[in-house]
Amino acid sequence: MEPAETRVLHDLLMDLVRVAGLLQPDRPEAGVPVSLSEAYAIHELDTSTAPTQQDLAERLRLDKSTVSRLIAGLEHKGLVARERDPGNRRSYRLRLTDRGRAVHAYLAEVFHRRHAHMLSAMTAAERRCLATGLAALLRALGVHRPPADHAHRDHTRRDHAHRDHGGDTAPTP
Amino acid sequence: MEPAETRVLHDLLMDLVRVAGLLQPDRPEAGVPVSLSEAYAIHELDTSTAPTQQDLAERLRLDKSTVSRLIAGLEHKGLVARERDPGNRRSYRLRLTDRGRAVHAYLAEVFHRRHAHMLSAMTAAERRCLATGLAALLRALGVHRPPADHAHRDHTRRDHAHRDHGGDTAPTP
DNA sequence: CGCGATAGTTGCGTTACACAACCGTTCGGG
DNA sequence: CCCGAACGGTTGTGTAACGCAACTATCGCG
Repeated sequence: MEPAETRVLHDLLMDLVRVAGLLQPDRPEAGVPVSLSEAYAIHELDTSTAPTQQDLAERLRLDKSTVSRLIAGLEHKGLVARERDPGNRRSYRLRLTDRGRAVHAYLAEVFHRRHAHMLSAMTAAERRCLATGLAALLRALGVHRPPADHAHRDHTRRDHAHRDHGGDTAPTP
Repeated sequence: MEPAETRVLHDLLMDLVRVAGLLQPDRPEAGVPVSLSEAYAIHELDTSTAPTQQDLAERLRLDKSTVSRLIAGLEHKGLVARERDPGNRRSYRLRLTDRGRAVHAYLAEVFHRRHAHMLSAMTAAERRCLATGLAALLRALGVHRPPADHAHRDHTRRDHAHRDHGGDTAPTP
């Protein structure tokens, strides 16, 4: 891999990270009482079957304490139901309530509309390219989620938190 | 544009935003006394000529107060020099000090290394695709010079978020 | 049974912001 | 020429979203 190429990707990714916020609805959605990170939790809950908080923490790459508070909030708002796992009374099985699912559907629509508007400014070929490239990128990042198809899921393969940490020898600049 | 396609992109972008953090070094770089947002400011400063804080705020999409504190910190650390614009004593002209540039170079290397590691898990075709797709995406997001006035400044065509590649539409995935 | 690993909770600190109120500068009329 | 609006920056204050560490309850193994 020539350095020039990674250079280009590097700069693109820098930009991308910086503007990632533009892909999201700016503020907590008007009228919908969830914050952005809550929205991600909801999305995750609606695409997996009764995960524990620990599971969720891994998927969202958050600390368990953060997830604890997050879920507590969502439960308080009546969007998530927590029930103790009968086979393991330490953990909860999490699932969305009907209201939670409704909120997710609404949020998905909002996101979708925003993305659609943006994607319409790209050519079909560019979109195909982006899809391919992003899929590869996510795969390279070790982000594997079951395909976008929302019918049935296997809950097989999902562990491995993967905290990288490269060896940084700090030269004093 | 068929709905199935936007659907796929939508999910990919959702994932992407969620994992955008993985593209960044987790923590303040060991040994380098700058936080992540400071790093972005430095990057911006090194790719533009003596912007004001207001300029910087627009490019980073931050509030001027945030930038004020950010720059104050960087000045305190000796990475940025602020000098009053002689033609307009309200504003500052910002530039990196030598140390600031050194830090930027070091950070660029760290980012680059991290990205390179990840990119090596992709095929060449995928990388080309990603580059094309991301460039198109950024363009579609309107990541260019902010709608601000280019009226009275030189603005010597710095590239940054604009490396367009002309009309290169889609290498095949 | 006791010990170590797990799941979750809570206290506490930090980062990264935004918003609003403020001060000095500049500029365009009357 | 002066005055007020607009601009650039600063500071006070508040908040969301985290992580880490310490703690409790539970589980499972030898």
